[in-house]
Amino acid sequence: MSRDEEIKCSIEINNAIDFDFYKALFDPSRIEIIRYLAVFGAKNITEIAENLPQDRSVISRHLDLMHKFEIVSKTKIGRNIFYEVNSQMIFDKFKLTTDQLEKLLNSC
Amino acid sequence: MSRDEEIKCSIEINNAIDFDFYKALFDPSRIEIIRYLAVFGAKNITEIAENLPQDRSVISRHLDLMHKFEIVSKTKIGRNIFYEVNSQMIFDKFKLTTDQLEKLLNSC
DNA sequence: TGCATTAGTGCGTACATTTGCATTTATAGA
DNA sequence: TCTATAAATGCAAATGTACGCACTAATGCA
Repeated sequence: MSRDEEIKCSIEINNAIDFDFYKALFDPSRIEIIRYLAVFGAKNITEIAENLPQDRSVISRHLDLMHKFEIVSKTKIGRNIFYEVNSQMIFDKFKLTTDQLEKLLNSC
Repeated sequence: MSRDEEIKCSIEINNAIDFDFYKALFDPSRIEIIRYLAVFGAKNITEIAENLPQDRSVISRHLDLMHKFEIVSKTKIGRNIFYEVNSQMIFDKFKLTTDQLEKLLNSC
């Protein structure tokens, strides 16, 4: 493998894996929130916090981070903000990564 | 969704995502090691450490953890232990997760 | 308008993980 | 067997992140 090819592969590996997204996803507390929302549907922060061990403020910050990565979506109804898991987006991300890894297996 | 279905979905989400594996994979230092090995092939700890910022002992521990999850494989030649990325295994894991997520999208 | 309810932020503490130094262990090769 | 080299481990410091309390901000509803 030439120096150019090495650099190319290195960049492609980085592109294939959206590191920040997956790092945000694979956190114990955040996965618990995702699991709760996946099972029970759209919920506001207060209700989520009542059913998980963390403080409301902590849940708020986790949701904020996940919203930045579009892992969850927000919908405001009345004075509540309902958070919902963006399941399709998570699946699409895994699908994309899988497809790109498959290409890398052949080219790098 | 009934209580039974809720529990079922919750368990299935846990099964679909091999959390410990992905948590081991998505660490900044470990990803750098993986990227190095993916580009340059099988290398021993000393050579990896010469090309990355961390101390040899730190690289050793990261490799040990990744080896537990079969992210890397070990081959002893002479007095060297060559570590290599198990690319196929990583791809297979993503493929499996993607397939399981697709099923979950329909059933949960 | 004013108040009650919900969400978000500032900040210090706690905790888990990474890190590197020093040392030990293992062993291939002279 | 002895020695030099490579890898692994004990341990304490540094780092990053999560955490909860207290407080502020925002705003829907009476």
